[in-house]
Amino acid sequence: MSKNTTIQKENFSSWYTDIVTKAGLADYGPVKGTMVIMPYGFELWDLVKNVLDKMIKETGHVNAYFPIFIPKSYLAKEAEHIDGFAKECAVVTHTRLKSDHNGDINVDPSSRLEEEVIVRPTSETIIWSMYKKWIQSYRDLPLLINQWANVVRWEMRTRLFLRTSEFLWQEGHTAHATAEEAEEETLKILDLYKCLAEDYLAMPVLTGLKTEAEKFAGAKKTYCIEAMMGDKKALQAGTSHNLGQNFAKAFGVTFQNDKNEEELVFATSWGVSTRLVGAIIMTHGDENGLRLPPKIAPIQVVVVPIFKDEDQKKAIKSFIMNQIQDLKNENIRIYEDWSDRRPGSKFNHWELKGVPIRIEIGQRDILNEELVLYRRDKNEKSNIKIDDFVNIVKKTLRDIQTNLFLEAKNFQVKNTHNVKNFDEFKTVIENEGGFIKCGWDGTSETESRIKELTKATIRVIPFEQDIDQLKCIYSNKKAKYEVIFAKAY
RNA sequence: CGGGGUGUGGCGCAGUCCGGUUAGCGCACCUGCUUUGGGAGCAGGGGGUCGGAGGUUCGAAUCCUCUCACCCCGACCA
Repeated sequence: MSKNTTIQKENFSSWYTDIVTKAGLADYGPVKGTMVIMPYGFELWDLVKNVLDKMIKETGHVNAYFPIFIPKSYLAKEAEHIDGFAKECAVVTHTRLKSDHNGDINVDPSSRLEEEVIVRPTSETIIWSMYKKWIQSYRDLPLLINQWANVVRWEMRTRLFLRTSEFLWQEGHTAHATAEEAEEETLKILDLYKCLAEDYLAMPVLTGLKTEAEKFAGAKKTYCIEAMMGDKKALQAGTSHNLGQNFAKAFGVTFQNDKNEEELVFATSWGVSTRLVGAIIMTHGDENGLRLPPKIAPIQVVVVPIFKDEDQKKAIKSFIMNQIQDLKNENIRIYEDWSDRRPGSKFNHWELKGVPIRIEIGQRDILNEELVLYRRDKNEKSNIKIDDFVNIVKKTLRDIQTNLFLEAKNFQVKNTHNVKNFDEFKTVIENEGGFIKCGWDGTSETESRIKELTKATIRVIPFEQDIDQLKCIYSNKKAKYEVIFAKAY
């Protein structure tokens, strides 16, 4: 247990904030709702980013960069889109400051912009305004572009990584000649996201469709990956949208097909954000702090030498030197902590930071030709022979990766409930939390009524559907879908 | 925007009701010595004008007025 850190079981959200700041992932910025991503947190994001960037490129996409400033009028071109984002836009109205006689700095009224500019909350509009220029013929399609960028959504209530006024993400925007192709793209990306979440972040996700109420503003369909956090609440961890021809219509993006006919382009967009860092923390963290999956841990192995004087320090160095080099040659991210703090303090420090493996070496171990290996996922120590060091470390890193996933998966399964009726639904949501899998009649009335009564929302309509005998949990009518309800972040 | 709360060294707090020595404590920080296999001990040391403005008073962190900021709960959301 880290000193002065909130107990996870007692207050999950306060535990979360404690861990984020104490582990050196992020800090609050001076403007409400902003955050500074600190070096350790940024390295973590960078590793996630690199994995996904590679996947995106391997599937034929290329990166580009579009401006952060968008003409206000662009946002209004797609009706649903503006409805969804109008309430949270930062707007640039002036371009100059000036200081008065008292030395106060004020906006210079004479610098008012004729056409105000908004700071992008997402880039569909500016990108489609450009696509109009770039797309003429079916030979220009598909157009598969991704960008890594910051976006701004002026949120009322913010939390580090999970919801901040400005955040980092990737947003893909593709243009296709046919509806089928766009749908295929949307699902392909969803699959990448699932792979990223499960194989790298060790975070099991449910995949499927969002309801009309939950889908992206301006999309025809929104698919998502949805995960369960340590407090059993749901977190939307990534979305992939089939935009149909909505944006092509709004921006007049047409192409000539091979029969010389003019057609509207089909679009997709998709994104994951720094929210994933929050997801990692809340999926795996325990009372001692973070537990990072090895594949994306900034430090995979930390070496803590235990010495009384300079001679012992030297002895440890020469004892372990070659092995450390071997691990570095294998591209394992290793850090040696030679600072003069006491060992116990270092143990706690690196546990808080979630480093998957810690190696302890003292005189005792040198004599026995051994090392102590501690694995963060199970909080267990074992003695290993120095000769086996490299192999065991590599194997243990793989084990930890697998084990973290399985632990999270078991947790998700164990906390996914079936309920017989709406009374039981309410009881479970209120007392136990977690996911509820049940029938829904498909009406937005039922959906919003359940939300009012329980605060639970439909997180996802899973791909696998079994509705033969299924009744709607609320209306008791024949179910149209089997869905997952939960309280969400 | 509605309800609740908090502003005192870097962080966490006490002191405020009932005004009165030099504003105190824990953590962190610095120096030295002893320590080092689960958050070390001792000694010494640096750092705050009490969110801001105005007022009452011989005297204000404390009382009064105004103001600002932030946090929590609700409506909105990746």
